[in-house]
Amino acid sequence: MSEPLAPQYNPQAIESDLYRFWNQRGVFAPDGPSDHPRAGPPYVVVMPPPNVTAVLHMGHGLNNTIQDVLVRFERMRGRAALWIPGTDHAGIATQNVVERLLAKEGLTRFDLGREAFTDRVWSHVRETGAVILRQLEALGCSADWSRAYFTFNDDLSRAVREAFVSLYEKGLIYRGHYIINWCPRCLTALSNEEAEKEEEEGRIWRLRYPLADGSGHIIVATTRPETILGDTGVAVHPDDERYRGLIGREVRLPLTDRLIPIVADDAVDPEFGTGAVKVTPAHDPLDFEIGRRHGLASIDVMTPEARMSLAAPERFQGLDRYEARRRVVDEFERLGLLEGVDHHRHAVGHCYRCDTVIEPRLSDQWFVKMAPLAQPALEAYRDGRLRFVPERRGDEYARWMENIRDWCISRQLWWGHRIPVWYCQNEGCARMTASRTDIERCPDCGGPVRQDEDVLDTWFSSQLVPFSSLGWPDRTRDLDRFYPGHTMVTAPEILFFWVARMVMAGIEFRGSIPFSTVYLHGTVRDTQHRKMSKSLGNGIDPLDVVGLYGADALRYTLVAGSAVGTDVILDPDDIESSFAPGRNFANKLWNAGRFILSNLEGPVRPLAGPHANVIRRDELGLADRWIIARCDATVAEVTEALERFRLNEAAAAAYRFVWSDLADWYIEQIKPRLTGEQPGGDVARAVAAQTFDVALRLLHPVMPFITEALWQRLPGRAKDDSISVAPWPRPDPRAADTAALERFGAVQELVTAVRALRGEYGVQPGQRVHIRVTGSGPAGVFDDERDTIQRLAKVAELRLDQPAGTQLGAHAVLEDGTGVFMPAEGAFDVGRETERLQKEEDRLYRAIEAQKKKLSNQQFTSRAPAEVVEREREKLRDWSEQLEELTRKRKGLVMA
RNA sequence: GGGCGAAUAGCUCAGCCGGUUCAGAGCGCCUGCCUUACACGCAGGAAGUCGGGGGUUCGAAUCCCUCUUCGCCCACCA
Repeated sequence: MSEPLAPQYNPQAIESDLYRFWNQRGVFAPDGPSDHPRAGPPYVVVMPPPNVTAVLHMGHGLNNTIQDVLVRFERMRGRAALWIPGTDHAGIATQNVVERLLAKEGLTRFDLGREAFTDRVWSHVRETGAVILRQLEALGCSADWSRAYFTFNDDLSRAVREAFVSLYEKGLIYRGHYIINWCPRCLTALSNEEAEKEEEEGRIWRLRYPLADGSGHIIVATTRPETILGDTGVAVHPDDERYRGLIGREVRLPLTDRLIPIVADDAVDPEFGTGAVKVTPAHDPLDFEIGRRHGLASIDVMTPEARMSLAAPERFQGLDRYEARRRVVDEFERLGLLEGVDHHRHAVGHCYRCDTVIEPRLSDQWFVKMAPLAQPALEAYRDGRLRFVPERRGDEYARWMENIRDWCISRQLWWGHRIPVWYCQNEGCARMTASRTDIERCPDCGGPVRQDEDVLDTWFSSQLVPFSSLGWPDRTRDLDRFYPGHTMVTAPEILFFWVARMVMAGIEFRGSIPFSTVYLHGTVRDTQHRKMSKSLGNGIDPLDVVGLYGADALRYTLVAGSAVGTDVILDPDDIESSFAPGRNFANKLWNAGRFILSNLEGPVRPLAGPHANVIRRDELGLADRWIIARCDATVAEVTEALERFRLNEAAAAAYRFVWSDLADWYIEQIKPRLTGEQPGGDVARAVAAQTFDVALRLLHPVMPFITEALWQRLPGRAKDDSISVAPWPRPDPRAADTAALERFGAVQELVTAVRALRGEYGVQPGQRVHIRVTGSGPAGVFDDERDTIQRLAKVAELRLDQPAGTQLGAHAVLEDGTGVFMPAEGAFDVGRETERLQKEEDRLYRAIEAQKKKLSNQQFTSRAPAEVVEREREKLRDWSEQLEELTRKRKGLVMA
């Protein structure tokens, strides 16, 4: 031990130095430090790349803590643990952030132009990216920084091109003219997953469309009246008797002068609405299909911003879609064509980045044909190669795969991987070429080419990360060695965005699934169970917590609070009590360490091994055998919990061992041995050192800094030793010692019973009492351990196997029926205690009487609010119980 | 509309392939202690008809049904 340790754990003083030490020592590399190589099989975790939009929030704190726990655990178990960190360029999200920054300067991206804009984004992401990496370090993440990836780096961009062109060549990527989800604010297409459906209270209008020949009308129902301006037909079910005679006839579309046909189509549900559907092929996916089947024209009546376009009648042009909706309904009403309007709950799509209502829009986009990719990904789940924790999440995965739809991958953005397709400008040729490298000339006619303006969905690049981060498409050593990986730890929100697509991409490009287990952790929420978010202002910055209580306190709290499949609830208004468990425990560990270390100066005899002065088994006392057995049970518990991804259980088991067993009992038991008051000091030192060492290793994955700091100070450590690469403790079957557990357990029970008696009868804290016990414990343990019992319970004289006597005193009964008697004499004054209790009883009795009177008063019970009356009744009940308790206690003062 | 999950101490949650950690932990609360590792501590304590109702069983917080309330996922019924 170098310098004395402060009584209060100060994480700031050690964390950054230790992190630097680990990094320089090379413990994060899969093979470990060169002088401490690991030879075990690989264990690979790919970090879900945080978006470079902004700094990390508590959700990232949770996500990365869990990964780090698992990686550190497997690393200590000797595996070539590799945690690959990275960041995501986050196309649409990042572009939005930078556009908002520009807006503050009164600029739009169009003012800058594409190149200047992307330069601007680059400088932004370089800043946030650097901050993110520092944050991950502050959390203690043991990632291999030499392999850090960024989804928009040159290497990963090359992987994106390879993936795109490869799929294109297989016919799995195609360009098509379809209805897609369009965000009128972000001005881009979105995938189905990016259009978040939300149930909303809306309205459905029933509108009359007059028949062209004036012989009547047909009533259609719509939730989006503004799209009427783009109607090119009306559809009914072919078997619908009501409309049979109308099929093939025409209606005159109100507000326009168009004649549009009534067609019959199976897709129409006769039960819904009026059974007649207005068909707007340019603005609804179902209508698009119907229109195509019947050769109806598509009229796009909206601009990209969701204003009415030049294709709409002049008086509507330029109107916002909702304004247009009102105007259309107004006009129908004026014309007497509004049949009615009803409330209607329905799901409306919202942009997942800006929450704007999605507009289905007809446009040319790029798509991935998903069914062939989904099939083997579904297979992998069904045959058990891919499993989920918690298990039920697998059903969601399977359902999604079963109902997979083609993936729209083109985005009308500037920030992202440009689609690697070139169009020949030569009219006679017009060839479209997908290429892994930039091309200047059309490969067919040699004419000039123009690259597609669009970029790819950001998830197209992130789905490749499990192998692109290892060098793919090159066949690298890393790729051979570290693909496939093992555990994917992520939030359930991105199960479909990312996890499912990684599985498909892994199978498609590497022939195997990228990981075997998907661990989906919960969401960090506030006490009202709202997701922590910047916009709600209910977030807690993980770095604030690290600054206040240290990374270990943060990590412990997050791990302890996240049972499998549950959310983590934290109170942003009370950070201190939210993180108190972690902070308090770190401090406890620190002080237990301080105490043990201060007693380990000088040589410590080894507990095991081929040493001459090894401690013999028969030198161990009961407490020693007990703590060794408890330690061993804890090793088994923590190991099994981590293997089963029950991180909270692992943390709780280690916590119990350190606090309840080691600190509260063992350390208290050995104090006089350490001072030499009692024999067995060297054994106590050895056992304390050994069990504390094990406890530190068990806790290291969760609390890496403090455990390292303490572990390095244990005797026999070389300067460069690190707990990060110390072997994980193994349960030792020889340590099982049920006799010791039972016997020491009895000692604990007796000590606790005496302490309770002391407390209950007001014995002065320093006063030593006499105790008589009717038995002597399992195999006479009370006699064997009388020193321990007397000291921990402050007993002056312990008499065993004592029959009932004739003294005044207090008694208690142990679980097995053993009686414990504390004579009043010299401990407490029966008279005074009786008096005190009697007084208290009287006081309570009077209060109860008064309360009864109050409650029997009609004036009160009838006039006061019900909850007030209930509260008063509650009080009465409480007091009555207290009174009983006092009486019991007073009567406990007996002649034993 | 379909699927899934949750309701346990004031708060946040464990326990839930039925009966020896079965009613638990942490925070909060009450009482007493600065006992030479720790007041971010020590010792003791109060506190829950395990959401309501029904059923299966010798026995249910734990299994089944139902109701209520929350939450999540999915959905082209205009």
